[in-house]
Amino acid sequence: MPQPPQPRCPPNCHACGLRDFAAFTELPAGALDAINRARSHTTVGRAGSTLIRENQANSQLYTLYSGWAFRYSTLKDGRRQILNFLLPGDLMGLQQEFGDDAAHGVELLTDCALCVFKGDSLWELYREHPRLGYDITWLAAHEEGNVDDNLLTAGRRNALERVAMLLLQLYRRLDRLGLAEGGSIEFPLTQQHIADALGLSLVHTNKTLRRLVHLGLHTIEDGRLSILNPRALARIAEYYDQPPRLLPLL
Amino acid sequence: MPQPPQPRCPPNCHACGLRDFAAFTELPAGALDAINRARSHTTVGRAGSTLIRENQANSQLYTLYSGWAFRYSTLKDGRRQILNFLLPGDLMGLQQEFGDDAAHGVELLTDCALCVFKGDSLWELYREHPRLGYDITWLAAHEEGNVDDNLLTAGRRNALERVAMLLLQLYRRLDRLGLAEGGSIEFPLTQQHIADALGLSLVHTNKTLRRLVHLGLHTIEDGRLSILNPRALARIAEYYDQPPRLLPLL
DNA sequence: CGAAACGTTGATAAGTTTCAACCATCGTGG
DNA sequence: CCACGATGGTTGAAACTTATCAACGTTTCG
Repeated sequence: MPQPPQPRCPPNCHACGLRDFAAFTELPAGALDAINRARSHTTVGRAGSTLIRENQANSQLYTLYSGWAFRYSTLKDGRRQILNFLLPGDLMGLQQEFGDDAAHGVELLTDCALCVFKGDSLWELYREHPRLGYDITWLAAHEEGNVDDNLLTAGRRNALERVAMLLLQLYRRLDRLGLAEGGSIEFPLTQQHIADALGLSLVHTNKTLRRLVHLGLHTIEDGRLSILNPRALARIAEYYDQPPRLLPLL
Repeated sequence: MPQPPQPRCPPNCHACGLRDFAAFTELPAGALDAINRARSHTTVGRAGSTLIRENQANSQLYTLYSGWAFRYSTLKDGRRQILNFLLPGDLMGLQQEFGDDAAHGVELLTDCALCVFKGDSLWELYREHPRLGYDITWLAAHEEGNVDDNLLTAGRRNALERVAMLLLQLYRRLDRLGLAEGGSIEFPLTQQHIADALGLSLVHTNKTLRRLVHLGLHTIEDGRLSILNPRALARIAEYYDQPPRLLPLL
């Protein structure tokens, strides 16, 4: 699957291409400078590579600038659960930063551009710009909300509802970032990823996807997902639109 | 099921009975005063009552002082997923504070004593004591870690593993708070709660519990859970002890 | 050309849910 | 005081959803 080249993160945050999107909040003067100082460097990662290994503590803190990634954890016999997907603007490595117990891994789904923060810059940022601390808590709470949704999905929705949920969820997140075009988005997931995100087997995921295609609700072709009937998908998943909110961006 | 009377939260944080536990971090001077000022009042809630309604925005921020509660969300037809359990020291209402989308509800499992914070005190706290902001982020990230675990459980563990996981998880959390006595803890959950937390049906939950009892791994009697074979439970759940960490307390 | 990755499909097996009872305990009101 | 309803737990049987197994097709790439 050929990846489109990912735009590289500019060396200075003032030139940040992400911040131009309408989806993100404005920052008070000075805060952007502080972020720029807290940043160690920018880098890129290859699709399929492991950015943060499971149970690895003291990793670095990242902002995903472009591309897709996901958080996951696995059991010893190989069963894997994808916890949530990470899209541009998402913070990665926060739990590792807090030295938390049994932390998840992070793997890149596509080639990605990343902002890397200095190892000890987080506390500095809180101290000098409490507003940024507030924003980071917001991001953490928001991500937890995503995981909450995924837990409801894995625990209480059936296979058809789960798949509908995932497709719609991803479409909406991309759309909010301005990355949807005419009802379709880039879609780098394999069916194995979908299965691992939903707690289903690969085979059953395949059959369920085909069922939705057969119902005319979506298609996945050439690495793009097209949502053909958002209303029907929303009804199946019981997942209705929320008013878009501005996201903090670090 | 008779509830033991819950100790009431003292009117001044300096007399906080929770903070005496070895499980919580020390606070820098001044921070405790700030918390005390940010606190609106203390209150109690009855077992079974709804503290935060689903999709309710702008609720208040609470610290659970004593008792058990849980976060949940439901589908329209009544299917309910318990997202995680809340124990003394846990913060409640943080996501609502950020006006987050489709927020969960919070229901009390036992009579509870609560600290209630003033509506707009959170930002104040961040501004005056960035360290507390840091701690709150820590708590949020830590809670997300719990939800991550629960998602792995619901998505990838079978029924026996799920139940073993839950029993052990709750035992360990209580133990860390100093609330375990001789291998047993207070246990106010019904089998319906367990089922809703694990994404299982009530009947299958019952049969799985009986299976574990029959294996001699645990008992639940008179509202107490006794862990009879922690090693075996850990092996089944593939859930091993993490070094205990000090928790921030707000 | 062959291997590897990903998707598709049918048949069978297993795990889980649903349905339908029944029991025990407990609090309450007649 | 006892009858009663409500709540929570237990159990067997049948139905259904999902997993597993096995095979095959397509595309890509070295």
